[in-house]
Amino acid sequence: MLKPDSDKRLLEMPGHLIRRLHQISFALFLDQAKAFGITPVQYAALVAINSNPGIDQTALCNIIAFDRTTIGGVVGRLQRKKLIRRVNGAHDRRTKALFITAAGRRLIRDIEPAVQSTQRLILAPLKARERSAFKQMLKHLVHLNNAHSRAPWRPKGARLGRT
Amino acid sequence: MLKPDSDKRLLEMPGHLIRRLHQISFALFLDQAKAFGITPVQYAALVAINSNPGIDQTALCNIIAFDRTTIGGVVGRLQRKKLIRRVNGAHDRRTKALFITAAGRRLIRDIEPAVQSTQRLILAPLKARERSAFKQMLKHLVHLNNAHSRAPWRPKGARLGRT
DNA sequence: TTATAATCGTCAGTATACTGACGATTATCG
DNA sequence: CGATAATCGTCAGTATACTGACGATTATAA
Repeated sequence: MLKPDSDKRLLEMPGHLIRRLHQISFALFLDQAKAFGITPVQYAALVAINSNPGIDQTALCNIIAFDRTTIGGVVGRLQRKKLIRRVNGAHDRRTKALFITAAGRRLIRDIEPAVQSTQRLILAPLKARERSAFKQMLKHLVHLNNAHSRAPWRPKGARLGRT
Repeated sequence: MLKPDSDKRLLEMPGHLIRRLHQISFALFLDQAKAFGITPVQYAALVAINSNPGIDQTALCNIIAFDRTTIGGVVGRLQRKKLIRRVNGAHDRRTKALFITAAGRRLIRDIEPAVQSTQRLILAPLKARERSAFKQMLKHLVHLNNAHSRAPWRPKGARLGRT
């Protein structure tokens, strides 16, 4: 015996709403930054490489909370667009060291307004006071649930090990 | 000239945090419901089909805000697991009508505790008062930004058309 | 130092998500 | 009615994300 609209409960579940908000946020970024032909994921990697020249792929994953398997494709695409360089690690021959290029730095500089307007648009439906509360809670949720994702954030010096 | 930690700004951007929260939410669901071998996306589709017997794929997309291209694979997997049936539309031969099976109804019933605990775990880091505020804001953000995703929610009777 | 463990990047396989396009079918308009 | 437009499901192509595994390499322990 089922009510015709018992899926209403589903539509208000945090998990479902978070999925939709993620899709909206991703689409807004692509739209705002469409002149630059880059995804939010690629942008995050590029910024982190810019701030940490010579970083290897796994350390990059720990900073921006990516999966180690996914990052290969992401940096490959950044390399194909000549936004970064990838060279074999000098000290540790297992690693690949990542460096931003001049074109990459230019992109980071030029895309900044689009990145800012994206963040603004995402939270535009909220009032100013709600916005900061929401951002605070988002940060809190992510940090305290960190360990639940396969790609948890890790402090800069941390080594991988059984959690 | 770049500060060594200028990626800190990136890590606090709503877009970045939303991406991470989505990954956490997805992983928590898979973990809580691992005995049932189903994803949050498949669960959402199954619940909506249960509430709307005979619905076609595009109408299903409008309810749960999926992409029309993605839903084919999702319902295909549900069909492979014998949780739904897919039959050619009687009135409109372009469509496929979706029906839940007895096994699908059993799964919805049995998985309920896992679904509830998932929602609880996602918001667990927040205090009770923050939780309801966060849920309220999530709903608000998704509803008002609805049009920005390729897969916007649409009221039950709505037709597709140029937006 | 040598055996063992851990780590790095990657691969194959699966799932979600979107763009742009298509044939088949249905709806609409002149 | 007949021409045109819209819609349905799908396809190929691309991108993100994860599981489990692997060879190569490095770190650790006996």
